[in-house]
Parts: sequence; C-alpha cells; structure tokens
Amino acid sequence: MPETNLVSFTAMITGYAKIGDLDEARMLFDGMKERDVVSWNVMIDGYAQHGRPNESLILFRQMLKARMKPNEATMLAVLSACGQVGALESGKWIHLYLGYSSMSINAHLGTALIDMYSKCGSLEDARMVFDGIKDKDSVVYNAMIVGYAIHGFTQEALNLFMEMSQVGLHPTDITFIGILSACAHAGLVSEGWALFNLMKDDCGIQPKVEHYGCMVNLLGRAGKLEEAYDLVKGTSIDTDSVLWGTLLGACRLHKNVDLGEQIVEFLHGLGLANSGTYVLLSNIYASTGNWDGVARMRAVMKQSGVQKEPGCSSIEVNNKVHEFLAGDMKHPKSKEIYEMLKQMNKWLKAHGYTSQTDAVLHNIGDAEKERSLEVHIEKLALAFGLISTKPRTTIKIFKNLRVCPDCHAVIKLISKITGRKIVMRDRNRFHHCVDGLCSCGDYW
DNA sequence: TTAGGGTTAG
Repeated sequence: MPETNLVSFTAMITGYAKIGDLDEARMLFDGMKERDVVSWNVMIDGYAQHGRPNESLILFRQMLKARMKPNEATMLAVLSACGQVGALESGKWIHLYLGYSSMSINAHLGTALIDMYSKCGSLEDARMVFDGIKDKDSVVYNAMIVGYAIHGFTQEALNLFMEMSQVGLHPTDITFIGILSACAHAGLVSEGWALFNLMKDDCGIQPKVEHYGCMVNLLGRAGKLEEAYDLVKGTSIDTDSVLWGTLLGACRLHKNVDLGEQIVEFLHGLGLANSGTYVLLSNIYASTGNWDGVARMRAVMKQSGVQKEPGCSSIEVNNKVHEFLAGDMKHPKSKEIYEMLKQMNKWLKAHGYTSQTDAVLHNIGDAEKERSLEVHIEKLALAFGLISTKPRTTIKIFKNLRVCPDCHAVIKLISKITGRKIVMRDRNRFHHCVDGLCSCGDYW
C-alpha cells in the first residue's frame, strides 16, 4: 500500500534527522517515490535544527518548485533557518507569503517571526510582530526579550520582563536567561544578582548551568573575577566545565594570569582539564605577550588534538547569502574584493588608524600581524558589502565566532568614513555601528 | 511522521 510506505519512510527520515544523521535521512528522502507535506517538513526542519540552515532554505525552495503547499510547520522551520543565517530578505518574503496564505499569525508563527527578525538585525520589525500578536504567552515574551538582549537594549528587555507579570504571565527559565544576558551586555552586576535571587527565591526556578553561565559571564566581564570564581566553585552542576571556560575567558579579558593558572591547576588536579582548558590558558598567556607560555600550551594542545571551529562571515546581497572563510580567494568577485580591501586600508591609514596587533594570538612579527589582520573574514565580507550595495544603505554582516577587537575598530571607523550604518551579528550579540560609534559601547 | 523562545567557551 503506497500510503503506508509514505508514512513509514517519513518515520524513518524523522528518526535519522532526530539523531542528526541528515545525510542518511536525505538519501531516504531522495529515494521516495511520493512525498507529502510532512516528509518535506521533516527534512527541512532536520537541516534547520542541526546547524545546516542554508540547506534547509534550499530544500524549501525546491518544495515550492515541486508545487507542494507548505503549512505552519514548514514556516516555523524555515523562519528558524532564516534567523540562523541572517537571511532577512528571505524572512521578509516568508512573512509576506503568510499574509497571502490562509495561515494566521498565531503565537507560534509570531514567535518564529520575532526570532527571525531580531536575529536578522531588524528589531523594529520584531517589535511590530510582537505588538500584533493577540494571544501573547510567555514564549512570545521570551523571544522578544532575547531579541532586545542580543541587540544590547537592556532596559527594554527589563521593561518587558516587568510587563509580563503585570499581564499575569509567569517568567520561565528562558526568560531569566534573556534578562541575565541583557544585564551581562550592560555590565549591570547588582541588578543581575537581584534577578538571579528573585528567580530562585520568588519564582521557584532552580538555576541551571545556563543561568550560572550568565552570572559568571556577567561578573567576569565586569572584572569581578574572584566573585565569579567563588560562584563556580560553589556549584556542582557544571557537567562539562563550561563555567570554567567562561571564567578563563574573563581572565584573558582582564589579563589575569595568576587566577588563570590557579584555575587550570585546580582543574588538572581534579582531572577536569581538557584540550579547551589549554586553549584558554594559551590565550591568556598570549594576551600578556608571554610567548613561552603559549608555546608550552601549544605543545599540550597538539597532544590532545584540539579542534577549533573555523571562522566564517557572511552577508546577504540580493537574496543570496555569501560566505567567506579565512584567507578565502574563492569568491567570483575575489579580485574586486581585494581591491576594495586595499582601498579600505588606505582610508584607515589616512584616518590615523593603527591596527590592534594584540588581537593576534600568535608570536609573529608586528608587520606580519598587521597582514594577518588585514584579511580577517569580517573585513572581506565588509569589502564585498561595500562594492555590492548602494551608497548610504545599511550593510549587515554575520560572523559565527566573536568579532575580534581589531575588526570591531575597523568596522566602526569605516562606518564613519563611508557614512554607512554597519550592523554586525557575532557569536554573542549585535553591533550597530554608526558614525564611528558602536551600540555595544565597546563592552562585549 | 513535522510544529514557536536558549546562555557560556574556543
């Protein structure tokens, strides 16, 4: 019976997609003689949920070409994919499509739209969707609060949090992740502690490792390293030592070698030090120019085989997302991009810019450091943005890791020189650069 | 057989 075949195939695809074996799922999907909307959805959502949002969007376009009508589940999956890659134009198209279809924007779709718009850098659109949702629940509020948080609108996030209780909605554990990370971006230490205690004592929400992560990050960035250290020592729920990693990151930021070494020794004694621990200690050494220390850590790292996620920057131009990888020469417009890069460096020099060579964590000469900074992928994406968009328009760039301080400074200055607004999303948050200044206030 | 929100680290 063909129908049974369709459902059982889809069930198998679901199984493979759930465990993240998308290639196996895709083989089954491609082999199906007939597909219904659910089989498409399972595959599209599988990509979206497992870090392959671009493939999710490509498959969605194929679905439309095959004249298969998407339903609400399809839209939820593709909106999430748009948010992940920062595909604002595609996201807007989907929003329009929803208007023409029979689907009404309920709390589920509304949440997905808010999430998409805020991750694509358009907080105004996110807020408009939020205001238009009639049956708002806690999840809708959470999406908007997190949106404000990643854009550095701390006060707005806190206002919405207060509004939630006024309208009779209870905050969830994710609400607190949102507002605590908002506090971290603004350095609001006492407010953060107050909210953390409110969550435990008044709302009866047991803090999870994620909440401790927010607190350690908040305290660590604000320079309260000992306070953060005590907090981590006092908790036993850190199963994969992320909190220690956060704390070591803060030691690097504040160039605190002593505490960094102390922590690594402590972890080593407990058998908790892993390859990531040594990467972080190596970075702490590098931040103070202790190249012997760096060399020692590199040797340890080599033995334990550290893997670092490769950096990638992207930009959406004319509905297409262009990706840049380190030292990338593969882009068809490579020549023009490098020409623009040269031009940018001339502008920067003329404005008295000196590159921040301490952003380079290797022991190489200063001239070489300058050269290695010049081709950082954020700058390649920015150069491409400058040559392929109209003057005065906003440029949006996305990076999968944190932006380095040198690129941050360059992007700020280029915004001033070209009179362009440049919006950048990195691992942690959004940076809105206008006329030489950034919304993060250089605190990130 | 699908279905909204998630911090921290390299």
